[in-house]
Amino acid sequence: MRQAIELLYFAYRAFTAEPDAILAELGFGRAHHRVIYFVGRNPGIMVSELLALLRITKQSLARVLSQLVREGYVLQSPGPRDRRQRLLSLTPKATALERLLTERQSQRIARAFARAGDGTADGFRRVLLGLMDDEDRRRFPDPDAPRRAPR
Amino acid sequence: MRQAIELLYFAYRAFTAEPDAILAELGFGRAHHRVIYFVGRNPGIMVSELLALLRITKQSLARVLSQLVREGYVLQSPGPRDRRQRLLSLTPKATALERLLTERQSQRIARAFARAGDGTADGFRRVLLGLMDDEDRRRFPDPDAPRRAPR
DNA sequence: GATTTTATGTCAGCCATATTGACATATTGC
DNA sequence: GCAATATGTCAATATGGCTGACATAAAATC
Repeated sequence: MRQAIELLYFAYRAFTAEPDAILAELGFGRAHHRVIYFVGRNPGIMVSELLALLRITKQSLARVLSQLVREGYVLQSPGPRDRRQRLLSLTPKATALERLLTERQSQRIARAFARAGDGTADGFRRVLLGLMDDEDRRRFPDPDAPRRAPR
Repeated sequence: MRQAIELLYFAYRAFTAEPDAILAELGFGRAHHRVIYFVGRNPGIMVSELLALLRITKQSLARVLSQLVREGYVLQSPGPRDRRQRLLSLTPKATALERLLTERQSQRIARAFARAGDGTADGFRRVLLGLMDDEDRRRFPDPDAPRRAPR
């Protein structure tokens, strides 16, 4: 059990190190990464939804988000039905950055799967899913969901 | 692959949330947790070894460590052979705190294993091991190490 | 024995990211 | 018209990183 605790610590540190280094050269930090990532995954997301996803305050988000908007990474457009909303999306520049960062992290994960051996990816995914809060787990498809019976 | 990235993010956030809350009541943060944890796991560790393990600067460690010493959580004793060293160990108070924090995290991991199902723990461990830096991986026993042949 | 290297500590300042609390503005919905 | 909602902003504070510079004691080496 203690081993699992340490594994998580060292793995997560390695997992974030490379993006952090790339971001630092652009004057960004990990908080910017999260915004770019989640806006990229959820284009047109509302500010309030992003806040709920990240679980930070709007004041914390503001600094990061306004910098991203100012520097041409994130676009804000009024909601079509509710004009109070500022729906967020990435510019091409940000999309490219998001791809780069995700690609690096994906490569690390792919190497980890390869090193860990066949059939380990499922256990990895299922345990991480079990680890997170119930509320967050709902965002993921149930790995035990009954599928259309294959003929 | 993107799913794995998000799983790591949400799982790690949940994994650290409960200790953070307990520590906050004592006026400590996550950095204190790391020191207490690793000193507890490695009693008699040198300051320089702890720095290498945490990969932070001595100035960063100093604030946290001196607070822990001041408040009676960590003991410093001169090295028996090299008196320049300050070998670190936990007081009973800190040992109790470390146990509490580790217990809560262990419980969360145990629940995750139970929810994930039999046979998932091995994949979880092996992938995390593959994810971390080579240097850190050396701290862990090789899961493929040949064992004494069972008769 | 003198000098250099090592282990550790400390002061000062800076940066990133989080917090709480208060208040402002525009828009929507009753 | 008015309350609620979505968002923004100002100010202060805490945490935990960083760099650079300097200090001290002990060990190791010439």
